[in-house]
Amino acid sequence: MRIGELAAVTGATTKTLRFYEDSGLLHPEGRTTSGYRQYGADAVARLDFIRRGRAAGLTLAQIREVLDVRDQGRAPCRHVEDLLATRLRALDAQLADLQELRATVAQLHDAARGGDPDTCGAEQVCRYL
Amino acid sequence: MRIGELAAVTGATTKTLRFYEDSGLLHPEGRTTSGYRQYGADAVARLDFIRRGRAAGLTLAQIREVLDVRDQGRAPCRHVEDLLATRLRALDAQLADLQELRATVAQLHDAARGGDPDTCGAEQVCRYL
DNA sequence: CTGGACCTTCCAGTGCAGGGGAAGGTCAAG
DNA sequence: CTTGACCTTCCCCTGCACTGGAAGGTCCAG
Repeated sequence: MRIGELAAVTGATTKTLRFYEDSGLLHPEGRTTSGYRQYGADAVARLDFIRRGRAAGLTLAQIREVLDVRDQGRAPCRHVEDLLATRLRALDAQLADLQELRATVAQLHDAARGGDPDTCGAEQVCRYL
Repeated sequence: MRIGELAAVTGATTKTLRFYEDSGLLHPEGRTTSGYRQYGADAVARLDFIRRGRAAGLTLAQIREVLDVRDQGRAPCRHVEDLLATRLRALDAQLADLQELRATVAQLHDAARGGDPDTCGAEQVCRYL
């Protein structure tokens, strides 16, 4: 399979596939005599895995770690479990931050809704923020 | 006031202040004969406003819009109110996305926790993701 | 007059995940 | 033989908010 076909099958662009290669996530099986990249069927599964990882909010670096474990012949289950646990903690922290921010912004918005532009001095740009 | 003093008073760096100037958020009152930037006391209030806006998650571009309205001599209250409403909607959307993602990741993690590495074939890299 | 703290401009890089486009090689159909 | 689709490498650009550093000018105390 050449890069264009792999891109069509997986829904990625050829740009992305070359970028993944540069990032150490995807390795062509080889090259044709003319230098074209050649991929096997396993590349499709690999890209599917990358897509699932991205959908779970993992970074390419994290996904790469898992792929490296697999490429060393070991099952990455434990590694994936740890990764998901870490991701879960990060998500909870992010949610807490965002909820706090939402409360702050909601409060500001409530105050601004009942506000009167005429009472607004320029000395602090806007007193509703 | 020179840039270093303004930085010390507001807690910003001189780098940031010059960056804000390039971004159209902060304008020195003038320059000394030797080219040093000169700021008035209003610059402190302006930077406080920028800090509050940043704390509410507004982008510098959004903050700049408000400052531009103020610089045209109009009270930016209405604009700020709209901005906060927009920001609130964005936060709600972001929270919903993040909560959905958290549920997905939690599900994956639960499945991975009870998993057995030996039953994990290499054909999809890892079946727990 | 010298040293050090301060200031200036300009250029470049950070992290993340790619995208744009140029210049050129390859391959199959017509 | 030519056209057009495909491929190659190369380097730069995106958005966001800065940060780092080099090379040089200014100002004040000792």
